[in-house]
Amino acid sequence: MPATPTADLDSLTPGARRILDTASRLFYEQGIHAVGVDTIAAESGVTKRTLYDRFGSKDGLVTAYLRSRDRRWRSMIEARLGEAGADPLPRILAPFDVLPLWLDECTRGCSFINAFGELHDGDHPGRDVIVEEKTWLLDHFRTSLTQAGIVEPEPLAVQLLSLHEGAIVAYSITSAAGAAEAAHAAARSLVELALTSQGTR
Amino acid sequence: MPATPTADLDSLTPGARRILDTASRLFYEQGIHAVGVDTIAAESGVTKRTLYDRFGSKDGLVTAYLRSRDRRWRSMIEARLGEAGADPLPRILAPFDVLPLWLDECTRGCSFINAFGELHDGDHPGRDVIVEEKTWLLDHFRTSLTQAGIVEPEPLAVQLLSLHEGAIVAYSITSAAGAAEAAHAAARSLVELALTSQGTR
DNA sequence: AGGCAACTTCACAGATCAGTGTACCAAGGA
DNA sequence: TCCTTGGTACACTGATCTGTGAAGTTGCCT
Repeated sequence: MPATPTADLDSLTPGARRILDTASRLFYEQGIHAVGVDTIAAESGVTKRTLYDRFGSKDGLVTAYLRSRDRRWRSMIEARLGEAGADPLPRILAPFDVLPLWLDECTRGCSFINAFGELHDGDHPGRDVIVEEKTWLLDHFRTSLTQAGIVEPEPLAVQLLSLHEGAIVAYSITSAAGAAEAAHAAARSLVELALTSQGTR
Repeated sequence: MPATPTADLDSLTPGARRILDTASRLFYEQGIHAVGVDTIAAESGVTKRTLYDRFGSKDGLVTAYLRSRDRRWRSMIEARLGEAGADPLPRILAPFDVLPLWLDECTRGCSFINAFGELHDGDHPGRDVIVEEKTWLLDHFRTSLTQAGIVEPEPLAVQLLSLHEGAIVAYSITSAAGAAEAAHAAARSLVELALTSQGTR
């Protein structure tokens, strides 16, 4: 039994691994409140007792679900960032490069946005994970824009964040074809516009 | 008793009105699955029997909630469209003019996006309302862009939709200041860019 | 006077919810 | 050999969930 009931994602027992995988799938497909712990345990081939021994509570499992999802997404971005090197523009646009891949498995919307709508409780630990994820992305835009020489990055960073999040929403609800590519192109235009208009001032 | 159990928003009895108002508030604040019909009835000062007599089921009430929200939002846009006249640019940007007002009451995100994440059931009538709302907005951008002389409006329409939806998400999760204004400015830039680059081609 | 619409009261059904207690078992390391 | 870890089996609690049935009340319209 782990010392803390909040599971460490790096050292999951085989049962815990299966529970988290099953829960991730069901939470994403059906919503967090719509899925019961009995269902998760049954579909994981595990008893409810094991679930509670590993994750402490349903809220603990929800938080682990969000943390693992966050980690996977960030590792995708960081891999792209590694390829991008020191060039500022590719660094700024890295999240938009990853977006088509991410959207492939996000046909039911962004797991974070969906969860945020369900977790009304202001002090639910899962909310922090979500806010942190979006804040991290906003920080990434702000930092990389500054590195590119944009002196007032704030409004542009917010615009890029909006484009990024909106593309996921637009794609999942209206099935708009090429939403990721369109968002990528718009992001590039806005950044280039900011660079040139700043240079010619 | 209305002939159809799916309520007509224009002819609600006093009790039904109170039920819908209470349900709208609770659904939005806490999430659809997190609120029970007992709570809604109690807080409306009405019995559960009345709720079921007026709306048929919880799903019926959810659908009425989404339809009334959709109607109010659309009327805001159409009012702005009336002020805009025949000028193409203000017509395109009308949704972004309304956005700051809409965001004032959307501190917990977009009710449609939130509901879409909770309504996993593919044939839930509420899903149609949500898809229709976003599709309507996409259509508005496409149509008004065409009227402005943009020959290939599709990618730009998707970009504007993404900006619009993303601004709501960014504002509600990261509390990004001026998200609506930033999205408005970005939308204007993208449209103007499309108009000039097309003109000089 | 009659009828209908809106609504109340209240008990009840059947399912599902998160979470717990107790006892047991198998494998691996000290 | 003993202890720990990871798990099983299963019954159970108490709350909450959506939804129904039957009978009664109030007030307006004709």
